[in-house]
Amino acid sequence: MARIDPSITPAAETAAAAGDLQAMSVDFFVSFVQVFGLPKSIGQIYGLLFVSAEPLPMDDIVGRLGISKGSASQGLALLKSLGAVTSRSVPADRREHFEADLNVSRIVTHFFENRLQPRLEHGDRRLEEMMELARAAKRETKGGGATAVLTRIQALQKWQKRGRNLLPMVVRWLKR
Amino acid sequence: MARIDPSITPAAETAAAAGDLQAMSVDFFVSFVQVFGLPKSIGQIYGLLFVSAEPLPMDDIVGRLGISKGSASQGLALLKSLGAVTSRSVPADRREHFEADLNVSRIVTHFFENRLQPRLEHGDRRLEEMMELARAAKRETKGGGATAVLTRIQALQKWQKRGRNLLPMVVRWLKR
DNA sequence: CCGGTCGTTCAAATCAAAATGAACAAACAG
DNA sequence: CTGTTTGTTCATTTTGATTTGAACGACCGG
Repeated sequence: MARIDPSITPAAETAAAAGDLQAMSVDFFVSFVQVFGLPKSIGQIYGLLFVSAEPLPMDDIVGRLGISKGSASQGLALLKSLGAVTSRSVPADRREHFEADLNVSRIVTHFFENRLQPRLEHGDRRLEEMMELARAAKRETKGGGATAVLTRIQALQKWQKRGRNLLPMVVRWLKR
Repeated sequence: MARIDPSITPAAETAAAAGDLQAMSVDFFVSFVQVFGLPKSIGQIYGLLFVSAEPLPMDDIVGRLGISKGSASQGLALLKSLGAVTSRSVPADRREHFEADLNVSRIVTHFFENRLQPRLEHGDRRLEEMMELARAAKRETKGGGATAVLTRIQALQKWQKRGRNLLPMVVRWLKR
């Protein structure tokens, strides 16, 4: 059952076909996670686990991908927190073994809820404040461009609202 | 009509209120564009133009934001290409003057069509290739995990398709 | 034409994010 | 207990992206 020798750094493997598949998967997921601004290592690890027939321990991951123990540890921690990877225990082996969970929506939802939502909310508050200042400016100055700015901010608020409505729809659609 | 002295670097301005509004706008748009992975300067420039009563020439932008001529030039070029900023000519002035266009959908659509779509398409091709290799692997090896991997790739393809269906829907929804 | 302003380009400097790896803690085996 | 293996943390290094600024070309007014 011994896996490929992890000391051989990159991907010098048994069957060329298997190696290619792994490389492609890694590649695919690296570019996938990068869309969401996640570090490359996340994609590498997930890509490797995705095509692996059985769960892998951390040193296999380190060995096969040629990344550091630190990266692997941190990457796996994030992936677990996303629910994208689960650890499974293997009979006569003390080490934690990892397995890819195929739930794309978890990753995407995490992105929405952690990157987008907070920004949208923070944006809301700032828009309110801007509105306030703009109104004050309008009162104080005579004609000026103050009114024009006010109108713009209002338009922005409408967009903001649109965005906030759209997001949950998208999330819901992805979940089923 | 003379604007604020551009030599005074950051934002030491006439009315504190006006200054705050500008700062808030810059801030707002900086964090907005960063969601889409665009450089900060883009957000700064757009934020400034957004609250400016009249179109501004490049040196005003450089002066008020305290950024370099190079950044301003490049940033404005991108913003123009996005259709987020338009240049307008001002009577007795040779310089190009810039004005913010309030079309959020342009920016977002650009992001979708330029960052997401290409990746999705590239992803499609890679998934096809992976599928091919996995099928080959299945034929060659006896039982193995080859079948399991094949199933996973198929599931991924389904997700990929979902994504490709969702995007145009979102874009359409944003456009009106 | 000619001097000067305006704007772009690009190599080099700067900055922020990610990866590394050594030191450390926890879990276990004997 | 004690020595070993496994996994985490975090200061340092690396890497990639953005910003800078100087050099350049285009354009205009006189």
